[in-house]
This record gives sequence, structure tokens and C-alpha cells, in this order.
Amino acid sequence: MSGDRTTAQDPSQLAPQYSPAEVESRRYAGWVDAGLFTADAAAVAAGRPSFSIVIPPPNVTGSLHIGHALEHTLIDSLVRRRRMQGYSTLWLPGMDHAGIATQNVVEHELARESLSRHDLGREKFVERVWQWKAESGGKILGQMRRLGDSVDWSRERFTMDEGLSRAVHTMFKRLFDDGLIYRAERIINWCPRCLTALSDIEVEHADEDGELVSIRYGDGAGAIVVATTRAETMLGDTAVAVHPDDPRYAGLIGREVELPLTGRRIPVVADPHVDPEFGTGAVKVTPAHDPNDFEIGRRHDLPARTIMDERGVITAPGPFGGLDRFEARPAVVAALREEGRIVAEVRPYLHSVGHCGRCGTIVEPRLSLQWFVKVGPLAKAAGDAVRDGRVKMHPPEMAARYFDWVDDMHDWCISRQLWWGHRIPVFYGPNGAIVCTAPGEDPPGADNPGSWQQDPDVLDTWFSSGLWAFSTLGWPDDTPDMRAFYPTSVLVTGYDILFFWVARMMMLSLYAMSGTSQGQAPDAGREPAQAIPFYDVALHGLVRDSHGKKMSKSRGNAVDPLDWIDRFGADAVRFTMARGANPGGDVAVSEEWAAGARNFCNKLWNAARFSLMNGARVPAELPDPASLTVADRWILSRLASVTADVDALFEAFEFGKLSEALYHFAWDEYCDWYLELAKVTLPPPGQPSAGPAGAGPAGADEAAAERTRDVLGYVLDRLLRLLHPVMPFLTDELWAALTGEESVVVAPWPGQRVDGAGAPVASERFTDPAAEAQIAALTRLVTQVRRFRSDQGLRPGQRVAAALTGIANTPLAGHEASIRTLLRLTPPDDGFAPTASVQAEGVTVELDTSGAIDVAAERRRLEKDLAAATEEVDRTQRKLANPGFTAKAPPEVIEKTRQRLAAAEADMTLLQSRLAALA
RNA sequence: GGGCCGUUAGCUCAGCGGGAGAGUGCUUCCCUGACACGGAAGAAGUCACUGGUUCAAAUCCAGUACGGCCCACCA
Repeated sequence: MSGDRTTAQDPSQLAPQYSPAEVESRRYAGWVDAGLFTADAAAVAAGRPSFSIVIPPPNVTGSLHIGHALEHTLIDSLVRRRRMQGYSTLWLPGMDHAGIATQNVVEHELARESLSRHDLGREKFVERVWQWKAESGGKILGQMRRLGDSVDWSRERFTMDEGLSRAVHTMFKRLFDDGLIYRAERIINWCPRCLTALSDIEVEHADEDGELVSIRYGDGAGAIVVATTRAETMLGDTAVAVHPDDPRYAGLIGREVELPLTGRRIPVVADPHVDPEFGTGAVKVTPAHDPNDFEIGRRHDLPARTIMDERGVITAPGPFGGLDRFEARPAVVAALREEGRIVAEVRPYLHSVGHCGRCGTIVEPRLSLQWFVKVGPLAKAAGDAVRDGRVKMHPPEMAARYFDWVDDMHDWCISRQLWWGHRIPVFYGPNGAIVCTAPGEDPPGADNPGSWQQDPDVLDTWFSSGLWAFSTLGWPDDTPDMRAFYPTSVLVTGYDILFFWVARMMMLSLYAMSGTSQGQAPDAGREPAQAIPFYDVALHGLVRDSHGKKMSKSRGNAVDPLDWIDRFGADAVRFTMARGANPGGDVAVSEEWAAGARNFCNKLWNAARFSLMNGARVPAELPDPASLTVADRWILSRLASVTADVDALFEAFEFGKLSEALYHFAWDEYCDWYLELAKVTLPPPGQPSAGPAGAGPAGADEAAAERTRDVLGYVLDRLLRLLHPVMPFLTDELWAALTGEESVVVAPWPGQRVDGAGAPVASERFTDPAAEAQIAALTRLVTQVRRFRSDQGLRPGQRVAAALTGIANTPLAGHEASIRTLLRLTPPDDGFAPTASVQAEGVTVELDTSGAIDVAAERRRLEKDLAAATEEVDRTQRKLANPGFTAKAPPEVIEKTRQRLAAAEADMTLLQSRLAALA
């Protein structure tokens, strides 16, 4: 805002209803063309503070769902506010290659052509995935435009980009050289359908009904009974374990028992892991197919017998060979029963079963050679950064969940038997030689091709996501973007990926930026405090339907954000999301909510339309408050208050509350009262430039109208700016119409701001408690009279003659014209014959209702009010009579209570006298 | 098995020591100078239960019931 008053465009440009579609595409294109979203690293170098957020990269598979609409709304509103505040902002867009998910999708596609990835071969298959990515990725970017995301398109990244791949390679090499990545044969979670290892958190546990089978091993005095839910694994048993102190088995430890169906004899070992209280206190040990048993096996040097292949088919010799694991289970039980080995029959048993997080197949613990990250030191640092407050969680309760996980984390299995992903940069040569290459380094064995083989596996997709906060900014190079935008400011994401992503980003970022061992130098002279990937983590919940049910395609209650944007507009969808978002809380949405938000958009549209029709314009500076009407001062005071509230709520990530505050200010105060009050001062319609002073029906003079036009424009301008972060399209369109300027995107934020050097800019703060009190009284009086008319069945639109007696001695003295306009009251004329009166705020409104009033209805109402007032008087009197209260309550509370009592007593006498008058 | 959270108007949720709130839905009236995607008025809740702390509890503490979520090497 600079220079002269800007005048409104022709108000006839504004249709009576807001139609989002055209505005949205035009506005978005304008923003991008003007380069308003492009981050400026040089400005940061010159001293401007920065604000950066990296997008939680959506999977290239599929499209954005309503949860993304929530997430993007929150991120975008944070970014837009900071941009208006004067920060150099970066919202970096991008996508995740989502290894297993994407590979599955493309494999499904191939299956429709009756092909498998093996038919294509690795190279051709990966090519095909890239092809598929190109198509799917574009769809997501289009959706982001529709949502209005103010992302810097020039900095778009993909986890398998060349630059990011180099970051991944660099990181792997560093961890490898530091001994924090190792290869080992372990029991891992294996998906027999996806044919790959999974990390612990990629396994989803669900309680399922199973059978607990008790089996007798051995015979006679040496017999021992074990229980299992996975009978087929007994084929791979290599011991029975009991607790060392269990007297029942003391004599058996060290002896051997016969393993049924196999003819093998296996030892009885003593291991403290066994719980003597559970079942018979004896447990079968299958080191190759159970993580606990694997550990027991290690402690007792037991062999591990693998009895299943990678697809879950039994490979053990004998009659069960070739059976699927779930076919083998009953077959083994039947065979045991035939031998009389099943004891006490089988028992139904509810137990937790692990499923592949991607395809739902029951996971099989499998002994295999995999790569792991040693998480100990990394997890410690990740926990400490939150513990010591360098990184703050919102809401803070979520930190407990984070600590639980980070403080007790198993080593992270990072190798995947997939083709789509970052290939592990390790080569195996002759005589067991192993080399991990550095980025750019040639593979070993150039002189002897064929003697070295690269590891066929790729990395867990979350390994590259874990680097996202800095790999996207050019790491490992010391780039201007790294210097300007790392650490990022806020991570906005769902609590459901706290472990998958947040914790991994913390671990890998802290490691990469500060170095954790073996003299690794911190990057770019970064202080340890700055090694964190982000200062704040703002966690949002899941989007649910109106009954709080999780949205899912199978349930049929999933919402396509584009569908809602088409029907209600992007701003309405965004407002719906923001309004429902409490920190860490799930968001319940429904079409009714979206329609309500759409209505709000339309309300704003029309408020602006009315203002523009009445010549609102934004003044270079506010007129002298002394020259303003009380209503003007009231709305300015309320605006200042709401501005401060919204500012504070933004800082606290309280999106729901700040949306609510703006909604109520805009609708209940600005539209419902201020615009109505402004009509008193503004010249009547069809009289755009008012005549001589006093010509208007309410004594409107042109000077007063001019000042009200200023205030009308001033408040609308600030309101649009305050709403812009959440509702960018509508506010931009209206603001351009109001100010004649190009875009509100870079207009100054009405609250706290900074200048180019990062110094705070003082913001205007107009407060007028006296005006607030007067308008509050006015609204109460008007509501009282309206209520009377409504109760009496008098049509709201009908003009009624009335006298306002006693008003001269009240704070409402100057408001008679306003009250008359709001209530459609005409002055008493010659035939004035009041038939009823309403008293409130010290004013008696005598009404000529041109007819008898409904005495019974009026009595009912008065009696009801009297009962309420009497109760209130009673309650407050008792309270004030309580010596404990007067002695211990804070003075302001006592004062408030006294005032309440006085008000209630006044109400009571008033109502009593009116009841008496009625009789 | 461990942990976290919730239980407030029909529904979805705010409020978290001193007057029970919002949106939506519902009832009645109204196309009043922008908006019927609108205006006005209204009905509606022993704030899950029990006990405790306090002058004062929806709000703090303990327990109970119900619901939800997360974690777990539950043979």
C-alpha cells in the first residue's frame, strides 16, 4: 500500500455469487508467472530471515487423497503467512519413488499383460517404472496446483534424481566407513508375496484367531510337552528350551528328546528367555524361523534348519515338502495326531499376526543375509534433540510416543530384494572381498570383468526419504540453498509416519550434519545446534468421515479432493481442512462442512461486493479516530484484537482456532453488524454521491460517509490479508478488485512482520474499549427488541413506529439512528399510539405495533426470563455471601461477580415491573 | 503385556480452576440497500461414573466403565 488512495474497480464486475473455477486457474497461473513462489537464497545471505518447508513427498504411485489436502493446506498457510511477513520462503515440492509400492503397481500392470518383471529383466523393468512415473507424477503436480500450493516449482525434486541419488550414495558410504552399516545373517521380516525383506515398522500387527497346539516330544519319562501356533515350524526345530531354574525339567537339561515326524533327536537346553509360567514352561526352538529362537540358538550354538523357501513353501524332506506353509500346518497337526503326539487337543488362541504393510500377506520370519543400519548412536542423538528442546513437537504429547520408539529401536534392515530403488553401492570380489564405492568412483575390477558383482539389492525407500531435508537442497555440496534453507523451519506431517519418516530424518540429518564418529567433520561449519533437520514438528491427524470413521476406498467413504474442489472451490476445501485441524487431532469432514466453508467464501465475496458498491477504498492511512463513528472505532478495535489472536494461533499451529477466529470476525462482526451499521452512514442506494449534509434519511453527511468508506476498505483489506494464507484464491481476487494491485500474495501481513534485514516492523494496533462496550450494548438492545418482535409474530421487514425514551441518558445516546435503521423503526408521527414496550440497556423502546399484542406470549417470555434472572441473582448472591470466596478469590473475579449480580438484579426488577404492567 | 489419548447440545468438536460454547442439524418467521451459499429469533447438554483437593471443579488428583490409537521378541 503506498501513495494515494486506491479506488475500487467497477463493482458490477463482481457477480452475486463467487464462482471459484475460473478465478482459481487464472490466479494460480498469475502467481507462477510472476515468480512469487520462487525462493531467494541470495536475500537470506544478505540478512533476510528464511522460512523453509520441504514437502512430505507423496508417493509417485496414485494420486493425492484428502489427507494430502489437509497437509498441504496447513503447510501452504504457514508458508504464505511467512512470505507476507517478509521472510524469504521456500516450500520445496517433490515426490518419493516409494520403492516397494511403486514396484508392486507396475508389476500388477505387467501381470495384466501376463508378464512378470523377470520376463523383462532388471534393466527393462526399471525403464518401465520410470515411464510409469512420468505419467503418474504429472497428475500429482496438477493436483497441487489445484490446491493452490505455493511451491517453488524450480526446485522440484524426486528421490531418485541424480542429485538425490548422489546424496544417498554419499550417506551410505559414510555410514559404511563409520561402521554404522553392516551386513549380517539375521531373522528378518519377509513378505512371501513381495519377495523382499521388510523393516519392523513395515509390518502391521493384527490380532487373529489361531490355534495353540500342544505337542509331546520324546517318550516316557523323558517326554516334554511344547505348545505352538505354528506347528509346521517344528520340522525345523533344533532344540527344546526350558528355564534354567525350572525344577520340572532340571533332570532333562542336556539330554535329548526325539523330534516327532523327523526321526531326529534334539537337545533340551536351559535359557533364561523361557517364561516358566507360560504353558508347560517348555518351548520348541526353531532358529531359522523365529527371532527369539534365533537368539536362543545363538546362545547355545544350535544349528538353524531352514524348512521353507522364499515363497513360504516347505522344503524340508518328507511328506510335507512342496506344501504351502498354511497347507503344511494342518497336515503336520494331522500327522502328529495320528502318532498320538497331540496333547489335550488344540486350543483356540487369539494372537497377534504380522502382515506386510504393502500387500497384507502374512509376514514370515526368515533367516537371511541383509544390510542393517546400526541405530544405537543415531537414535540416541535423535532422542536427545527432542529431549533438550532443539526440536519441538506439536502437540508435545507426541514426544512420548517418539521417545518410546527411538529409545528402544532395533537395528534397521535397509536392504530390499527389489529392482526399483537406489542400488546398494557394494561390490563383491574374489576371495570374499567387499568394496563400498564412493559416489563417482568406478566399480572395482575394471581389469577383470566378471570377477566383481554389485549387490543386487536396493535400499529401503525410507533411507532416501530420511535425507530429504538436505538432499533436496544440494547436499553433500555446500550450496547457497543449504546455507539459506537448512535447517528447515517446520516439518508438517501426519503422526502416522512419526517413526517411518520423522525419526529417520532426525537420525540421518543429525548424523550427516554433525558427524557422529571417527572424526567426521560437520558440514559447512554447521554448529551442532543447527544440525537438526527442522525446528518444529507439527503433527496433524488423519482425515475421517463425519462419523469419525477412517476414510478408505474399500469403505466407500473416501473423498477425492479434486471432486470437492470442483464442487465447492479450493478455498472452501482448504478452509474445511484448516478449520478442523487441531494439533495432532484427526479431522472429521463431510460435505456439510465443505458446503459451510463454500458459504463462507460466498459471504466474503458479497461483503466485498457490498463494500465496493459503496465506494470502499483502502486509505493510505487511517483517518483521525476522533472523526470516526463509534461503529468505525469498534470494528477497528475488534480487527486489532483478532489480528493479534490469529498471529499467536499461527505460531502455535492452531489452525482450527485461527480459522474459527477469522470466521467469526468476518461473519458475525464485520458482516452482521459492521456492514449493517455502515449503512446508516453511507448514502442510500441510487444516490452514490450523497447530497448535501443532512439530506440522507439518517442524517448522513458526505464527510462521514467518506470516512466510513475508508474504514470499510481498511478493514476489508486487512481481513483479506489475514485470510489469504488459508483462502488464497478468493482473497487474491477480491484484494485485487479492492486495491487495484496485482496480488495479495506478497502484501504485508497485518500482524508481526520483519524487514529485509530481519528487524521487526511495528504493526498498527488500534484499540478502543469504550467503543467496544457501546456496540456491545447496542447489539444487546437490538437483539432484545428483535426477540420481542419475533415472539409477537411481527414480520421482521415491517416498519414499526417507535419512540426511544430515556436513551439520552445512556451510553447509547448517539446511536438512535443506528438503532432505528437496524430495527426498521420509524419516528413517532401524529397518530403514534404505543401498544408495547421493550426495555433494555436503560432504554425504553415504545412500539406502535398497530394492533393488540399477544399478552399471553409476552407473559410466558417475561416469566421465563424472570426465572432465569432470579436464579442468576440467587447464585451470585450466595457466592458473594460465601466468606471463603470473598477472602480467597482474586479481586477481579469478585468484581466480575458483583457486576454480574448487579446486572441480574437490574434485569429482575425490570422484568417484574413489565410483568406488572402487563397485568 | 506396556504406553498414550478421549468420553461436553442429534452429529463433529472447542473450552481445561471462577457466568456451559462453535459449526452443522432442528423449529418459527422473513427474498429488508451485498449475499436465500442469505437475514432474524429460538429449542436443545445432571460437561461418562464415583470419590478426593479447593471458598470455587466440565476444568486439578485418584479410581471405575466404555471408546480409540500406538508399541511389543503374546511359544
